[in-house]
Amino acid sequence: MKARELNNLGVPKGPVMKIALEAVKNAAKDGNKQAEMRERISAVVATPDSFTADPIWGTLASKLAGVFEAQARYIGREDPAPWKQWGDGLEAGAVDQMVNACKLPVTVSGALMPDAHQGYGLPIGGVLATKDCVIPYAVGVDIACRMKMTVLDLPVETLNKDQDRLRNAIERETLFGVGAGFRKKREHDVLDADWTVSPITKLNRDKAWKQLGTSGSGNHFVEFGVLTLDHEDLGLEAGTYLALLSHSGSRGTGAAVCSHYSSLAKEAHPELPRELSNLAWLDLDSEAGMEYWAAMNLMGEYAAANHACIHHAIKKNLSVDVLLDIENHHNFAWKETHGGEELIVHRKGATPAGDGVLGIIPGSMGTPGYIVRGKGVEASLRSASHGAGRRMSRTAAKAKFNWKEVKRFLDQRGVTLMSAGLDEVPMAYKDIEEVMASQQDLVESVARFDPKLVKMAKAGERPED
DNA sequence: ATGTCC
Repeated sequence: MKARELNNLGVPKGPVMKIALEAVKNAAKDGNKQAEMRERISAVVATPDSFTADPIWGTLASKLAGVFEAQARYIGREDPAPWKQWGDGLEAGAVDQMVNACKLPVTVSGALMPDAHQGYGLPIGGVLATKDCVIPYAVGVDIACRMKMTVLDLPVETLNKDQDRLRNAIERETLFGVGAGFRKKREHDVLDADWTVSPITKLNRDKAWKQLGTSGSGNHFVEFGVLTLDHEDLGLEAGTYLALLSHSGSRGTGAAVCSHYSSLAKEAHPELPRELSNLAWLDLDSEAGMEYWAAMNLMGEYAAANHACIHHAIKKNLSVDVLLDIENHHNFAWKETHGGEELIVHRKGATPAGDGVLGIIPGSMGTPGYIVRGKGVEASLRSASHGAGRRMSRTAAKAKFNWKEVKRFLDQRGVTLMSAGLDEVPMAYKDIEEVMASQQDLVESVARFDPKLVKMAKAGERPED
């Protein structure tokens, strides 16, 4: 019997499901037939209290009784927390998730960015301010997923005249794919940090080391392109520059941190109705909350180190100097003061846009991205989008597009694609210009970046070893 | 976005 079937019989998803599956296994061992089990589970769900002494169903019954009692005691808040959205025609699922997030008793306010789409718990592009607690799924699976751009002291013409040199640097200095790790590990000071702050980071330190400097999969990329400044800024004269841009996060270790603490958060909040369960939080003064906060911050340093390793290795490979470095997280939570109150601000796929704060908003492999300067708008909790946002699901994109038309699109724009999946093609993304236009009150554009040589994970790419 | 377990 599977979780889905148990759920249909009334067993709630979450920590109880594991216990239910265990009970089913024991019942089967004891010779119970499927039909008997189904009947018995329905009975346990209906009146758990009368089964707490049962040798097979007792543990499940007690746990269910506790969960149902907690759910019965739960009273939703009367007025949802205020929130505002940027951009029109946002995905209904994303808006629903934002509405739900503002029903949490711990939410103070929220904002939805113009690249929003549906995620686990909080939508991607969701910003949520809470009081004294952190929501693992409002930070996201890829904790501290971030952008880094390095402007290189290398002629823009290198992109055409010596493309193989650039291609070789990307090929040699980072790895793509789920589970990808270096045989010959990279070195970085982040390895000297305290990895014992959480059992998860302690357990995964070696994997994190192997994956240091790798890029992963999904929408992650490493690319060279042309940075164009219309005006003197960032310490650079107006003109065009060769720049390296990377997008990736905390790899397997960050995902493990998210998964572990999200489970603990769900256990701590069995009262939450189903549509809010992925938004379960940890109090910052609880042991789990303190551990998560420390682990999240370590993942912040680790993700920054990943980008640092990639950029350092590529720069060294090319033997060039760096003119400028810009970077920012977009999946993270910060302690910030808003309206005179210290809040925990979660930005899940949203760029920090405090007054004068620099950030990077990429478009797609074939469309421009922008270096932006935040305007510190409070209504957005000083945030902006983290990209163009998907126009359609990955499945839909794979069914709709083919490489021939993508190649034509990229050729027209002078983009060379080293590798990627069809689900990441530019046509699967919203128009970045429209997205930027809908958030011009949040950020000003400082410079434009046009990708020219792009590497992403191949479809279904697996690690070599 | 990640990588594993009934």
